[in-house]
Amino acid sequence: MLNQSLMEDHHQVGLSSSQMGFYLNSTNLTSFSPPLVLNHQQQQSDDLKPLNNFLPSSFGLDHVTCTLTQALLSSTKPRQQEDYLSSSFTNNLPPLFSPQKPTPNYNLWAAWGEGKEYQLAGSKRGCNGDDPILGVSTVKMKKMKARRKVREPRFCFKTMSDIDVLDDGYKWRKYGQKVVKNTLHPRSYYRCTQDNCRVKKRVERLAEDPRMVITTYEGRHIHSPSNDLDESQGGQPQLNNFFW
DNA sequence: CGAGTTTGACCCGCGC
DNA sequence: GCGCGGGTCAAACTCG
Repeated sequence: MLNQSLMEDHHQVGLSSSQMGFYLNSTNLTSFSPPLVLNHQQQQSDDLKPLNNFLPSSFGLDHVTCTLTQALLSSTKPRQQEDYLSSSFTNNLPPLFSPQKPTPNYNLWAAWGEGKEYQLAGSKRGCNGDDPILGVSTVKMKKMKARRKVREPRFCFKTMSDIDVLDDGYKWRKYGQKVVKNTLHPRSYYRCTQDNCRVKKRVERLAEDPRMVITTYEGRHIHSPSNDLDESQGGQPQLNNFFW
């Protein structure tokens, strides 16, 4: 079920594959330079070519129409907005949601963040012993800094749903919640519970339209989904090759 | 009792 | 250099 008003605001997209998310990979995610603003009038122009860098030919780019998702971008800082290219599409079945459970209305949006590597600035404090001011151990400090070294590629969905946490087949553990400025709804932070899997996701509701849930995935799973979706689905073993 | 959630404190990046 | 805001940690808490 699509929200008609939203579909009028944005340009509908027809895709040839229902497995959009699974086709993307981190290498391709870094192959374009945002910002890139597209609309239906530009779909035949050169502006659309960068999409070919990371969308498989099976998508049938002739039918792809892109638009900048203003609502999504307005929820991030200006600098972060440049990291996003968003693509709107509708389809029979969103790729990351289980058909076994009540799924949200299929009004789905996707955005790809550019993968960037951030080098750490030099330490502001001494390297020996505990922090003299805060009493935080050096080990802890190093640990906290190390986690910020690399920003994984991000993959962002916007869905219309009453449910905050959508079932994507993986098991998540909540590790934080934060009230974001100028929004009524808090942002929740989740981490994949699988050992050695560093994938994270952020879930928040759109300030302009609380019916919309923005789910941002960061990183790539190094394992297959943890629930029994694969077994029950049958016929889709190839999905295990795409650990989004 | 173990797994998951909540929540306040803390750190870092960034803009001014 | 300073302050703000986002992201993460970890102790306390809850739940099955």
